[in-house]
Amino acid sequence: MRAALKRSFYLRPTIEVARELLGKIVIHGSTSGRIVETEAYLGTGDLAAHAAAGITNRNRVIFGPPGHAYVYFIYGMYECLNIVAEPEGEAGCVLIRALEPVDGIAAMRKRRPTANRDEDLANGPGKLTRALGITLRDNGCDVTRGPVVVCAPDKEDTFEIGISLRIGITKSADLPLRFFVKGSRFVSRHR
DNA sequence: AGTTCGATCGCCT
DNA sequence: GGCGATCGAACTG
Repeated sequence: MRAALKRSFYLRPTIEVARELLGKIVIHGSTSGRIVETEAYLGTGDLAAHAAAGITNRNRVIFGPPGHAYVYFIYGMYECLNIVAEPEGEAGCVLIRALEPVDGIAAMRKRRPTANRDEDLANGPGKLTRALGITLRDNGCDVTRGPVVVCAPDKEDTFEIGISLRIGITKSADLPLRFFVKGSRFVSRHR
């Protein structure tokens, strides 16, 4: 059994958490994957962030204590997973954009029959929630406890971090807040 | 390989 | 009523 990252890991500036989450493991049930791509979404001033307009019923988890999952529904059919950073009362979260499958690859294939190659199972925010079976029911979940858990890898590895603009947004689109494991074939876009 | 477009629905104005 | 932190299929060249 892997040990979950402590809450203090998330009690930091969002950008720092976004970078540090690379290489960590997301677990849900029998499936897990290594985080290879993240995006930081800040509070006030970041017009692309759901938190930009203040607290609403949908986004209130972002303003809560760090180390919780913010899961939202988008485009009528996809769920996206974020991990909340910053102290309680302040907004900031990290969108998990791509995973390198680790455990339960057979189960992931079953949930994502359109993926032909392993690198297509979880190389996008909507794909990885589907692959791991993460849904709106996991919104607000404490990722230091579960059912969605984030852990350190069994074996620390080193890699270079790539930085780029965030993907798929129109507002505040000029900020370099996307981080990825350089050279990984499991990222959603190769630059 | 790159671009366009339809699916599908909760959220917020 | 319009739009979106997407995906995959159908186009084009």
